[in-house]
Amino acid sequence: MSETPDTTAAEIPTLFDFAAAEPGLTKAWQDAGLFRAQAERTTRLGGDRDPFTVLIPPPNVTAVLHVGHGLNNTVQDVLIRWRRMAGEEALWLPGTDHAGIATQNVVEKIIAKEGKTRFDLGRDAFVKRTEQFVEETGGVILQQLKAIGASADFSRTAYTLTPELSSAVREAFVRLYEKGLVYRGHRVIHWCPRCLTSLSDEEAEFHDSEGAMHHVRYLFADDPSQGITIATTRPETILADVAIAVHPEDERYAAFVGKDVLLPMTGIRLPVIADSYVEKDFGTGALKITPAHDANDFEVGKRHGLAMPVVIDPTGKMNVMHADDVHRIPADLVGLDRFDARKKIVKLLEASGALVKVERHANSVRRCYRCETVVEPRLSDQWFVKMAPLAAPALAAVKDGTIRLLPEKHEKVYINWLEGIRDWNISRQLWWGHRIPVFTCENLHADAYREDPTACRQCGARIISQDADVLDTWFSSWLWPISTMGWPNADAKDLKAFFPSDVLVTAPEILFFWVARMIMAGYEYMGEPAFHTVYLHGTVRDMQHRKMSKSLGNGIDPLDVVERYGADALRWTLIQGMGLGVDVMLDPNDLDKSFAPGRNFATKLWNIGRFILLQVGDDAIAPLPIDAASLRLEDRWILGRLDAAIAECDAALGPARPAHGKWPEQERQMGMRLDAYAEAARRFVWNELADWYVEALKPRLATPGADREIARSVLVHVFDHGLRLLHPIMPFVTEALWQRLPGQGAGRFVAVSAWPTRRTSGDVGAEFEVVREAIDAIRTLRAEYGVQPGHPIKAFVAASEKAAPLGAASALIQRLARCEVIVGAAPTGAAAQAVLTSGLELSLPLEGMVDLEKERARLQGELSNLSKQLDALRGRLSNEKFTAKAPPAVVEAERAKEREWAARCAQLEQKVQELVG
RNA sequence: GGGCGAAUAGCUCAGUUGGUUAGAGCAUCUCGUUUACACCGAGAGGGUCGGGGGUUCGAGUCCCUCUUCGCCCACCA
Repeated sequence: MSETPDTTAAEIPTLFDFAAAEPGLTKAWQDAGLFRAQAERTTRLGGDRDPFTVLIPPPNVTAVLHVGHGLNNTVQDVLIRWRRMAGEEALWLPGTDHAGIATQNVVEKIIAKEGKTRFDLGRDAFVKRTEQFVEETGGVILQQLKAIGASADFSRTAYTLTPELSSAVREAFVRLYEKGLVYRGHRVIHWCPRCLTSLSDEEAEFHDSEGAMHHVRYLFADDPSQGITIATTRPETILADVAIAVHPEDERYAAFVGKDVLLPMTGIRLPVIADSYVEKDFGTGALKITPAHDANDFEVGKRHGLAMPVVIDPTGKMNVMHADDVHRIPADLVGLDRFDARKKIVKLLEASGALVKVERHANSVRRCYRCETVVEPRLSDQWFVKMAPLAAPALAAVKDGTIRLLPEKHEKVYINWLEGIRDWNISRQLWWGHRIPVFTCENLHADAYREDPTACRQCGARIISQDADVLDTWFSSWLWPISTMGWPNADAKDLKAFFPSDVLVTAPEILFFWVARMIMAGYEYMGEPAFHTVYLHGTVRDMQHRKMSKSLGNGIDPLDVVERYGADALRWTLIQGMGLGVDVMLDPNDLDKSFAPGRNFATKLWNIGRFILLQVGDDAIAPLPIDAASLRLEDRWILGRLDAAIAECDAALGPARPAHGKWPEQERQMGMRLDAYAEAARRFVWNELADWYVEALKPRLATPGADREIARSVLVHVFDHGLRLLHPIMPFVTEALWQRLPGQGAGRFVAVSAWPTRRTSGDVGAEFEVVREAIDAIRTLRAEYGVQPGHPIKAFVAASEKAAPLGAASALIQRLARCEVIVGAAPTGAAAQAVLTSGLELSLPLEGMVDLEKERARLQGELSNLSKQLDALRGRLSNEKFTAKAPPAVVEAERAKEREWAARCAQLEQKVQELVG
């Protein structure tokens, strides 16, 4: 990048050497500091640039890049590059998440190979070991992001466990604690017996499973000849039963309420109680109550003041937690795993005759989202956040259009979740994470402290302990939009300049885990929306529509794709295949199918550039605008097409933000159509600029003179702007080409060039469209009749204003269609015809070259088709309701169409007659 | 159990408030190396828009229903 490259053919190969070019471009961008955002330049700090902020969904610090990251980050990069070029102060803030459970699990696995558990190491040593692991392996993914072109501001790289972010987490906790929104709750929570921690509702994911419903008969204490049959899917919890419940209005059982039954196996006496929670119509209508091992039973137990014995220990084995409960577990079951115990208990029940029957039963079982172990409902003390007050503004923001979710369908899911919000269990019995800042003194006063205390705030006594638990990893993630910018320091420059942020790009899977909670945190701590747009993209799947995953072995390594096809190809494929919220299908067994089109497009771009550089040379270029009179047909046309492309790209991408704080109803679903943007830009550069304009220009470029200069100017202008339009998607090849354009060079970057805007002249160069149609029509006829490529033909067209462009472009038509067009001469004799829909009649005498009978049949077919269409059209037009009710513009368009089709039918009929005669 | 979404060409998908003869890429077939590009160019074939019903002058688009698939939520043991 240090010198202006020479533009000799020898030095421009026909393929873009992406492997050689990409690392250099990445380095050049970074060295030039193009992606470093400056708070002072934003309008919020008195500058003249609107800030545009995107926060990366922080990947786990130990993650390696997979294609899902590739998709997520490519979208963010496209947006950020687009707004940067639009002259805004664009900040893409990167970083990683310490990922509590996930990272702890990884390190536990590593030390397990040494035959150790975390308890063997002890808390401090384990945390140190994990820190060391993160230091060695962490952050790799951010380096990998550079390889796919990510234009993030790496000078601001954040990590949820830095001292700064940790203090933000602590401040956030203490504030909620002081407001009474954090509380200690004693209740049944989801417990992972493998990770040995509690989980939030969101972290305990439902999985469908084929279970068994066991019907078990409990006999009455006073009359063992009778009993009540209950149904359960978890027979092992029978040992912790404290009651049988029936519905108060269930006549079948009314007489039994108040009696005692005997628990099978242990013979413990249980009362029969009435509670309206029980559903009469489900199962047997009688329900065993196990308060310590089921969240609903816990509520029933509380209402009835029942005991809450525990029979399953934290590791999922049958063990009591309290000496009083020892008699609850038969000796030969003690210490058994819960699932082994289940089998054994079923046998015991069967042997004793208590097992009435076993039915297959499909149900959903919750599993740990990190290790898929079946979670165990467990009675314990945990810290909770009271969510209703936090949810209210987050709900209102989406309902009133302050924040929009794309695609729209997710708004309903979001609203539904928030309206039924439940309190958030934020304590985890882990060691890796932010330790809960609650301290207890000798006098057992517990309180939350911003700084580690030396004495009790209430009584001055010595502090004896800190809460052993750490916070849910998402308790730091939900602060990401503010903690990364310096909160709680209200004067932090970044916080002032870049918060609220703009667009959040992520997968729908973490809508509740993360997105909804960030919105809540934005309002709770800043009183503002964290962002105005949530873009929820699809999932990358294979051809069987399976999610790509390591375990299935159907993944695609983005870095492998970068190596084989280039980063631009990877990005192109991801973006052009990405409808709003639609999954992206890629074939892991045929990378070519997925990524060759992107590489091919990069090559095409490269060769357009190669041609232009070779033809145009290094001499100075006169900038536009150019006197309209000097422009030729194709010049005016391509400039018009550029304007159209700019308009389409802008419409597909924007608006970048709501104009007045809230999204107006008509704008709520607008923009963010990245696939439409990609297609509009591709079509302009390939199908218009390369296929037509460049072809039209070749002779002009070869002929020195004033017109060559015009051609050079327009050509460089439209290519330059085409590159700009494509740069956000394909940053590397566009940058490599753009820097070589005349007038650019070292120190100039398309990455920070101005996003194209439309010219003001309304001229779209419509005359050239007539030429294109003529060439298309002639080519079609040539192909249809197999006229030899070298065989010259002639066409005649009656002189008219409309035919004038054909005369002006006769050389072009001659070159591209191999056809001499003669304006003004009347066709004579029997001639096969190409008739243009634009109303021009172009006569091509094909006698001697084609089969006239075949031509007659072709015309006959066309005539018959068109007649049918015309009849239908006339039927519509003669319908009074249509003419009365349809908009006048539509009616007028239909009338014009009718005239045109009628004329063409007449022409066709005449030609058919001629050929018959 | 509740809610939401999808079904358009062989494949993956567009199709903006209903309004020309429903589009793109890939794949297929034919032709072509004209001095940027064969990772290219020219041309062609291919869809009763899942089935049925309705509203309307007009439906791929709106409504109902059925079928199939998918996602989210859920305290029926």
